[in-house]
Amino acid sequence: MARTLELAERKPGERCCDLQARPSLTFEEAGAVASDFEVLSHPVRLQLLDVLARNEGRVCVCDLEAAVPVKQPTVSHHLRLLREAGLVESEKIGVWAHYRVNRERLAGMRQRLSDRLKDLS
Amino acid sequence: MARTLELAERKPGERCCDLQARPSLTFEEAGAVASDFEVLSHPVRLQLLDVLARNEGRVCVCDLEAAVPVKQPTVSHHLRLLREAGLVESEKIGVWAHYRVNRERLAGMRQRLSDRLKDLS
DNA sequence: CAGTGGCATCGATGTTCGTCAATATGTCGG
DNA sequence: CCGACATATTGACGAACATCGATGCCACTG
Repeated sequence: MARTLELAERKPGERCCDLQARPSLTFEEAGAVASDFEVLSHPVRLQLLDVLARNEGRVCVCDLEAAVPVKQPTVSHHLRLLREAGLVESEKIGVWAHYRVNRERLAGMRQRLSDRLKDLS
Repeated sequence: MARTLELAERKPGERCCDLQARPSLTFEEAGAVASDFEVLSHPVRLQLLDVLARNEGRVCVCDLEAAVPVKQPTVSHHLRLLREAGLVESEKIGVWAHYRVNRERLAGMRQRLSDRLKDLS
């Protein structure tokens, strides 16, 4: 470290290793943002959200299963992740489970992510 | 399938399994969007982008290393992913590598992701 | 109340990801 | 050209993730 400071002093135009650049995001804050992105970072989950978004209110799992290239347990798995992220909700009606997007939550996430990306660009 | 159609006929208000809900995104298109989200879904990468965004033009790797809680090879690894995604660029100056964000690319990605999320909500 | 069908959960498996020590590469000063 | 340093790359390893068959659970039907 003392050595690298010497180097910096020798080249005053450069500012290597004397910048003390600190992120404005803590690792924990960054982790929270990252997990927002994470839930959206799988093709099947995006397709599920897509189908739910264009079919207001009531889509059962068998319809969702037909819309994506994975089997039913995998669909259930991804729906659980979306549910835990608050992006979708489900209601049991008789034999069926009807899923719908939570547009409010989704809009909130969009706002948050857009703000974050704006900070970066 | 024939069976489930019978069920649907018995309960005409319900529309289970006769919806033929097709996603507007193919799996491949969804994969492309997903990989945009993916590169942003790690706390270290977000912290690196953060530091780069607030230090116009010239941040060397040792500064970046100081800003995140992982070792140098891991920093290099994440920088490579960011580079491959087009979000940052690097220039070798003497011993040092100076990194900077590509604000144009970043803005493009922001636009794309925001549009996608708008479609969903 | 036995059978069926829709959905969730479990358990096993293969794959991808994150991390770091070790090492390679290239640059500079002496 | 030798030693020190900044960064990249490699290789190994554990952790996390995606997938699916098997199974469980519940609602409904006959």
